[in-house]
Amino acid sequence: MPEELDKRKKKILQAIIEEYIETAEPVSSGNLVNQLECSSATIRNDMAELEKIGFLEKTHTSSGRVPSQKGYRYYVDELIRDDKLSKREMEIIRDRLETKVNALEDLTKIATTTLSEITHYTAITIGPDVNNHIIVDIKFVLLGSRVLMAVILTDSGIIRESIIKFDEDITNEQVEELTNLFKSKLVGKPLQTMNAPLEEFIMDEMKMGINIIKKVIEEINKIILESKEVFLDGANKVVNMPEFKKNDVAKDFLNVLDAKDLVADVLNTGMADDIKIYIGEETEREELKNFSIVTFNHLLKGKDIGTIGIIGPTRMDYSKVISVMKYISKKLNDDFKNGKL
Amino acid sequence: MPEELDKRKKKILQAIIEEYIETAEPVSSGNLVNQLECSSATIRNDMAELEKIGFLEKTHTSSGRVPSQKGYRYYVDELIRDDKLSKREMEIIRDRLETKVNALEDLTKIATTTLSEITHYTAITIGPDVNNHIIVDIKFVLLGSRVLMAVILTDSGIIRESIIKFDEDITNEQVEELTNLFKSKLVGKPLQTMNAPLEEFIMDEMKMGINIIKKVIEEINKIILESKEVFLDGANKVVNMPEFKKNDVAKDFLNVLDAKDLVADVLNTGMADDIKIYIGEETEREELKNFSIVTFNHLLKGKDIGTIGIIGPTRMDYSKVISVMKYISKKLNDDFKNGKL
DNA sequence: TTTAGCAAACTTGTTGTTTGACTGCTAATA
DNA sequence: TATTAGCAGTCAAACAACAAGTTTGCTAAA
Repeated sequence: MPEELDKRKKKILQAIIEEYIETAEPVSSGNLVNQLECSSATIRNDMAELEKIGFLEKTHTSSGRVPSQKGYRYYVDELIRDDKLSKREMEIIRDRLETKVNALEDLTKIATTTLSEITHYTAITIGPDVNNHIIVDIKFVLLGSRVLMAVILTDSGIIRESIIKFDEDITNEQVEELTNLFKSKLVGKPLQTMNAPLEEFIMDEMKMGINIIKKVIEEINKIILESKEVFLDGANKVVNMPEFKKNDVAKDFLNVLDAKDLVADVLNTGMADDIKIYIGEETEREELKNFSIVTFNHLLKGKDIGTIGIIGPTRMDYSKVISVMKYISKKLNDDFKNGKL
Repeated sequence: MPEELDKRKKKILQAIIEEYIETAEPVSSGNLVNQLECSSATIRNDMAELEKIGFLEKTHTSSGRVPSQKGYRYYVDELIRDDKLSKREMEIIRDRLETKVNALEDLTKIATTTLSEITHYTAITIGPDVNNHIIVDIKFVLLGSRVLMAVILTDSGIIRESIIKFDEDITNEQVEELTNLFKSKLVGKPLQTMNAPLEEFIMDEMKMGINIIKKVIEEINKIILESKEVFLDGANKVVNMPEFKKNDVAKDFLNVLDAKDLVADVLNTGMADDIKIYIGEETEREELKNFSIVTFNHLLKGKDIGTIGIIGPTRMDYSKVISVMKYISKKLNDDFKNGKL
């Protein structure tokens, strides 16, 4: 149940959070007196109460107030406004999303880069779950006498490749037989079909050894499972944050990013249609307790083509981030519908 | 013509540079007295002379000496030793390069990541020039009614894709005709064949409009030209550098990296078989005057599969960087020959 | 040619002091 | 009862003055 706050307290909390998001400095009662119709003493009294119920904190006895995690949560749930995009910013986004892409996954990357650019936070994306994407074509190419490359095209436009090494030489005939076999068995079916029992891939008139087929299936299955490529943009944005000057905030942050997998893990949890927000300890990962993560899934034709997230300090401009995400998401889908993509 | 230095001066210069590379502190005459068989006064005299000919600099009247760009250049050309790799490090490299890769270009990325990991500098790579790679297969996939994807496989294992948008609907028949046309015209030829005059692609019995073909060729040509994807690893390594504490070195550095294109540009210039070193202003780019760049081309089967570079402070451990690069380069080619890749 | 010795230059770290920005509390006010 | 003015107490940040420690360049001796 949401805490009950009177109108003025709401205003004060909102003002403090927005001020703090902007300046990263503890905000004082005097600072707010212009925006509210009451004296600094009144504000001080309310601030004391907001602190008592855990929405605000102090850095030392005579400092201004700083929002707590609980405070941010209340703000995000109850007070936030999401009309923060300027005409100019929308223009930039539209412009970016219309740049030519080569690979489909580049589209997600461009969205990520744009997100980082507009919000000034670090944006991160993990590759899509391709299990239910339909196989359109499979091709094998011999790179070395014992090195084979498999390429799989899907209807969503996402391509998966795998380099497979053998202990024996592979002949061109075998490559051809492999191509025919996998084409006949898999084209038109979803990628997860690769998980079927080995027997299903064996044909009577086959000359090729069963070990080769087994190996190929194994390797391809690996890439389907672990194809969660992580792409990250704007990591350096931290150095422009005021927190950066104190302590080793920047260092900590960059080290967190180094552990891409950790962040990717949180993004994974967040699989959903809507935007999800994790504030500080809500990520339930010790290393991320000083950061917030906002994620959304990027769907095209109903298929997941990647999860995109923003990671930044808990003092994040949630309002801006949400606005941008919503806009990008909408734009991508509209464009696709209109064939503009 | 290389400056003439007597044996002791060489030793002093080398000692100063290596000490400075390690500590990032100006090095004093007293500091070196253990490594050399003479007194600090003698060293001071030599240091004064080395300063006079521009190999050393001072930060203030009574500070120790710091190498100048010219000093580093002399060091790199004349004094450097390249046996800096420990058994342990070689092991790590071997280990990394043997991890499974899916796409061939991932191999270059892994090399890049490894390079960054071992040297603790930022590593960067740009995609290969694919003009002379042989086309093995071409495939078109319809993603939307007006959105077509082209996929080109090459003999080197490098794949290029392009998303092409049309102003009119594309039918499945047209896709098939396109596939047949391009396959017959291009398979077995190098990618640069796509640059041939339009007429060469027109067949008598063709039903499809010429505009479609024109558009397809245009778009594919674009990706061949501009397929210089930039991949970067270890940008955060700067925060661990002592310089980072002073001024805004880290900020500057990260902002430089933001301009990936700039760095990519330098890498491009460096196309050559051998390792190239650019110290400070030698890059001839104002923004990079405080950095050094070391690059090498990664060839496989004689074909360029990407240029890899290291970017770091002029105070870079050139010796280490060169050792690692040489080792990685050798390892990659050996592995490929042995089919281990 | 090398070295010892020493004054001068300059950085770094410490300490004490001042200044200014807050808050919390009390008492007056609407 | 809710608000406000006024004021003492608290703390951080900025500053100055000072001491200590490096390192150089120079001079004169070895």
